[in-house]
Amino acid sequence: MNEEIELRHLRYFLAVADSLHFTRAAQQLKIAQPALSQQIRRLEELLGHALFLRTTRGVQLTPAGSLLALRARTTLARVEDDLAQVRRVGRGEEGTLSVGFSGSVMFTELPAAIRRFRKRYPKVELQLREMWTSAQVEALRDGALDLGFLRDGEGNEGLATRTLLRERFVAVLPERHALAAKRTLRVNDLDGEPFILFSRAMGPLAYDRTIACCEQAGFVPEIVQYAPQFPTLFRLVAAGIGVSLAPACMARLSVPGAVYREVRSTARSTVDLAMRAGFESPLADNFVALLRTQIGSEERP
Amino acid sequence: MNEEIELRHLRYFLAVADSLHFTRAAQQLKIAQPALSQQIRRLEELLGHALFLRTTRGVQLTPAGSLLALRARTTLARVEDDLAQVRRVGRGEEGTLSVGFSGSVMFTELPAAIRRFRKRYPKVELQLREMWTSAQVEALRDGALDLGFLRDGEGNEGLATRTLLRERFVAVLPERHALAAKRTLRVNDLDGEPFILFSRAMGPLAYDRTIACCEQAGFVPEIVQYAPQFPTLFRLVAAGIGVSLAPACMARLSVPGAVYREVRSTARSTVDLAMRAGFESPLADNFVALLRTQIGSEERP
DNA sequence: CTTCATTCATAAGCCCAGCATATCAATACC
DNA sequence: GGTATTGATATGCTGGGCTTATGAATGAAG
Repeated sequence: MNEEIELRHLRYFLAVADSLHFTRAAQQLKIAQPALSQQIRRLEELLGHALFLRTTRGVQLTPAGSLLALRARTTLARVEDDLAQVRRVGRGEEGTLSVGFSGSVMFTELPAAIRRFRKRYPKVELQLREMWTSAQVEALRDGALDLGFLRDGEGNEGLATRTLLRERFVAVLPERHALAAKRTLRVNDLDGEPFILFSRAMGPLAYDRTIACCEQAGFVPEIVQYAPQFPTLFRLVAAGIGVSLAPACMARLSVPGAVYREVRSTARSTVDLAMRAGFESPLADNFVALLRTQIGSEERP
Repeated sequence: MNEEIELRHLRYFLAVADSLHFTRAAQQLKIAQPALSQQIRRLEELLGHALFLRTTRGVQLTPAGSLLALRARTTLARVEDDLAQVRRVGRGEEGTLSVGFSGSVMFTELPAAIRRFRKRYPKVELQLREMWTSAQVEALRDGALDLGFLRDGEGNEGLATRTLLRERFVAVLPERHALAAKRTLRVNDLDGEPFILFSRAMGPLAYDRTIACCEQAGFVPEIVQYAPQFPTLFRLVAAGIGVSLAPACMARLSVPGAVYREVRSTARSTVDLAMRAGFESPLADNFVALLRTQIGSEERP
């Protein structure tokens, strides 16, 4: 004999407590009256106390029954609320989404996409964390991040990536530099110039692609300085320490003393959306689905 | 197919969520593993979302599952607490007890009994309400009172009464009254004196017994004034408006200008405990049981 | 008072939800 | 590649919960 209380007992009890009438309560519950009496009796045995005072003409609640009616009502309501919330989380309409991004991605359409996501899913808490690409890869792998917007993040083992944007490179020059006079450069114009780049450890593929851009043009850049972020890097360029190559979107960041010039090259930098492979989060799925309609068509070949 | 969630589902779910292991959870629940898998699957179908991510090597919670684990834990704990509280109310250890009393009863041992009851059942809220006997009878009948301490409340239809105290009468006299010189009176000493009494509507039996006390002594008292309560009545006596008879306990109330004198009479006034007949309240039962040990032996013949 | 209606309890049997047993499939580990 | 582990699937059984039928008690009506 199962001694545990079940929600069924509470539902049945409340039906009787509401109507104070076994027969009507049974009809409402769509069961036969004896079945209802049986379950109420079981509940009373389980509690060790009577919940109703039966007269052959109707029933009424005992003090214990009155209290249980109060409590049972809130319990059932709470359970329903809980299930509804679990379903919302299941649908990805509620919860917490950890999103990492490389700093440069904030100069693309991502901020607008985030705004739309927040509007569509107001109950989702977005935790935005700026991280280097390689740090995001690690965080995605151990589950600290749900989603990452990586600068050149393709081809990482264990991550499912999708390329969102494909950008040209621009040359970053001191405004007094001789090459700044030209509107458009060839990459090999930069041959022999001192280069400032971010560290390879922050994003190997981004680094390699920048180098490859130069190598395509027939030279290997001489790197004289490393910088942790593009804004810092651009300030160093403005100070005349060297030149650089950066994804085109970064041209939106105006730094006094630094200018951007288009370069003719087939080399491209990408922004890639990454999530843990085989690890489905409805929240992340919803974010990705929204991005697909917003940014998907904005790839620049 | 029953589509309703039951506490069993939550219990099973939590077992798996705790151990993240179906087989071990099943052992802990003392059921077979397939039965557990079946119930979890049912719960997931009911929610429309997965709660666990199954790998052939262990399981882990989805975001929805994590949330449900939180909620289910509090739900089960709450239900247990609720049942415990209902049991306490069932045992009469908790709840609200409405106790009515005639004013004169507060001059007996009742206050001491109330103090003991409060100490023994600290979670019981005692609502004490001073009411005339007849008002108590009405309130008891319609359930507004759980228990009543009635002055001469025997023999009321629909109420179960038990006599707690049986008291002599005392004469109440102005201190300058000639009879005040005697230590003890005969009732018929009061023959011809103007009487002050409470209204018969407040307590018919108390009234009748007072009158009967006089009639036993061979006269019918001439009532010149009615008073709603004993303290008021005694003040009127002190003012020289008349004399009165009162239950002996009221002698504890000292009113300047009024004195009490024993009377030789077999007439008695009673304090009766009353509750609705056939209406068992564990709270009231506990109160009565406590009184039985405290006051039961204090009857004055 | 008798009769009828109402209402909850009891009795008896049925049926399916939940369970157990047996087995399979997939993966980690040596 | 073999073995162990773990959850899923298949199949049949069993008891708890249900239904139907009936009883008992009480109030209402005439």
